[in-house]
Amino acid sequence: MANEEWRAWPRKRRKWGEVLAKKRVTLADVARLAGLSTTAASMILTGRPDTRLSAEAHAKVHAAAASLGYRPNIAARALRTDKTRTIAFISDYVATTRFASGLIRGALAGAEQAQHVMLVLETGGEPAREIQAIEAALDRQVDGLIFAAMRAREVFVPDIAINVPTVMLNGTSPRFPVSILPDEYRGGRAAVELLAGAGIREGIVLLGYNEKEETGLFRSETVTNRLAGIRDAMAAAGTTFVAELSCWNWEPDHGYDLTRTVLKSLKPRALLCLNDRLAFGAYQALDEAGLAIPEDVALVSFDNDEIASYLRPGLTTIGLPHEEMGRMAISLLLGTPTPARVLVEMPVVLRGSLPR
Amino acid sequence: MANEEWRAWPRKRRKWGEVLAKKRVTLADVARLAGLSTTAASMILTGRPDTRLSAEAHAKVHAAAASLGYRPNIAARALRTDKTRTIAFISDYVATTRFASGLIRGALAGAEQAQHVMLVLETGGEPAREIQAIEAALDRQVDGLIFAAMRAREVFVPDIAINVPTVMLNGTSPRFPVSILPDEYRGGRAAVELLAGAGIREGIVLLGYNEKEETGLFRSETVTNRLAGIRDAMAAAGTTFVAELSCWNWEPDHGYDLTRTVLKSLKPRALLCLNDRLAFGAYQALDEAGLAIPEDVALVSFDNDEIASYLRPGLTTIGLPHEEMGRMAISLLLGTPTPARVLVEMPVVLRGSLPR
DNA sequence: AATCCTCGCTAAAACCATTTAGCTATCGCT
DNA sequence: AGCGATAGCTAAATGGTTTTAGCGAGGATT
Repeated sequence: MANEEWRAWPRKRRKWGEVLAKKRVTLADVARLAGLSTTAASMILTGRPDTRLSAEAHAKVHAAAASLGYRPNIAARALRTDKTRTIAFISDYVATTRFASGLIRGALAGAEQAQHVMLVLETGGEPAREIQAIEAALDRQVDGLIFAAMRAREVFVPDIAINVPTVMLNGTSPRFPVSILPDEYRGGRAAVELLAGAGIREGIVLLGYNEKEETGLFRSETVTNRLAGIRDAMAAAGTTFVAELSCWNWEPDHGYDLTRTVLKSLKPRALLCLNDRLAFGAYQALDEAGLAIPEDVALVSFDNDEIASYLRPGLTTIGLPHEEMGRMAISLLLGTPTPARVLVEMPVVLRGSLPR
Repeated sequence: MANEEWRAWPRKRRKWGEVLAKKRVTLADVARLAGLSTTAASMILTGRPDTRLSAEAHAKVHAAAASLGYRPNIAARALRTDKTRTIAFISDYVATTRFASGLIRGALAGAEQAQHVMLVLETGGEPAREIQAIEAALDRQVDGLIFAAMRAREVFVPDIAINVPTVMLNGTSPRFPVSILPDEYRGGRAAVELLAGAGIREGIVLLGYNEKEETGLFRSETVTNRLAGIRDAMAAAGTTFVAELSCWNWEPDHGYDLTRTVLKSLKPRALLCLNDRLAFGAYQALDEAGLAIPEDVALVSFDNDEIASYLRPGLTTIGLPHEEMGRMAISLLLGTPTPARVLVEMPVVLRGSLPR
């Protein structure tokens, strides 16, 4: 008795008095009401060109569909067409949301605009879960796959047959040529140019990275590019950093510690922080030291994290264009596949931490 | 060449010499290889009890399925069974992510555990998009619907026939009895009890609400409950607020302004902030005034926002149990529907803003 | 008058899995 | 030998849509 679950779906209409669960209206219902075949109804509703059905037939079918509130059953349609108007967004972490959310949001918006729907799957970066996620998506006949990484890096994609268009979002994979990344190099340049534009060319401290210490450490490709942009722009401005401090983890605590260290030995004119959280820590240390932002010390940073707008004065930062990237992932998936690496410009967000 | 993976799924077998893009393996293939009928294969693979197929048949089918890497086509299965192992998460904003992310994350985790998959849809709270989202989900035969609101409140659910189990997450609707909310009343009590436990019973300022000003203003039900808990606990502790300040929007700027206003006229012993962002602004104002946290002024707040852990000292706060709520939404959907309102306990997160 | 074309439409197959109904061979029993 | 029961399996229907192949009627062409 317990395996009632095994029974077929109640085939017959429920008893009176129970909640009325009306049956789905099908194409056959529409056709019947219109007095035509399902073939005709299908062709008309899918807007097939070059069919020879009369204008009258069109009118009848549309009227019937509207009056019954017909909606095609996508699963059934998928069976024939292999198209589900569904795409899968597989990411390592939705968790670390500060990063993820923009990507998802952009992709969601793009999907909605293209009349698609998005399956979201999280893998925690664990290969076993990655495999399950891919299979779950493929089982559902998705029209495309987006592999999103929360920190831009090379992503390991398990070696499963994937037969649908695939885009790497905020990451790369040797297996899939299409990837979307922030234009870190130009972003890096922009940060330095911002300082130069404010007349600051001396006394700049780099917070978050130190060539000597970091050699050999793994850093994502994007950080490498960001630094390349920074260094090239510094060279172009004819200046160098007065100090470079690195830390393992770019969290506020470290920004605080590093800044205190800096202040012991010198009096910087500006801090170039590799992310907003480091900058946040720096704010606290500068406050404690009685230094005014931006009069005594200016700050420029990266990410355009939420906290950047909470700080006072607001933090000038080179934003990660996550939303735009997410949107682009969809349009690349759905549009003509251009096997190329797309670099999305990082917006410059001006706030009070830089003198004008 | 390189983008062979990109090609559309070929309808017909490709010409000789082209890369062999194997067709999906179907149940019929498995049955054929096992030398049995599809009926037998289906019964065996779905683990149907009480069938009389031989152990040998079981072995053969499983072997065949494994060797072909068979995966059932869920769309086809859904056609018969009406079950897709997919549930839809429809929210007003994923955007304001600080709120949303926990809910999604929890739901995602719950779904994965239950071997389901989640469709995420965003409506921006716009009725037209809500209707589209619901229809898109229903078209795909989802097994359940979750309506999530980013700020707990009554949610307007458009009047469309919905024939699948539905749960309101962080919101309520007269139409759907099952809803999951934070236990704001107990959370409110907890905040006051925290202060009392630290020996603070006088000089407490309430930041974010003022009965006089706020009368008539719309505030969500949960805030009402939170305040009821706060006031009951204050009464139980035999004390009252020394001041109550309200603001329209609970953003850092307002916390800053309100706190400065307070400091002009009195010297509070503690600030009870209605959310972490207000508290964040308060920190800045207290810093400026040279007051030490928690020695001069203690703080307790709500939400356990990300910034709460960045502040120094860390902010003691009553957290929103979003992740747990999301997880619960799934288990309510998939388990026996208990038409009841579920209140999830708000965790007390102790940090340095309260003296010990 | 026979043939061909076009128009307007439909029957039926196909997609893939599940489920119902039922078939055949064997065994046990009288 | 005859009957019924059972074990072990399968044919066919089903779900909802798209798509292929083609039908019948009427008009034009030869």
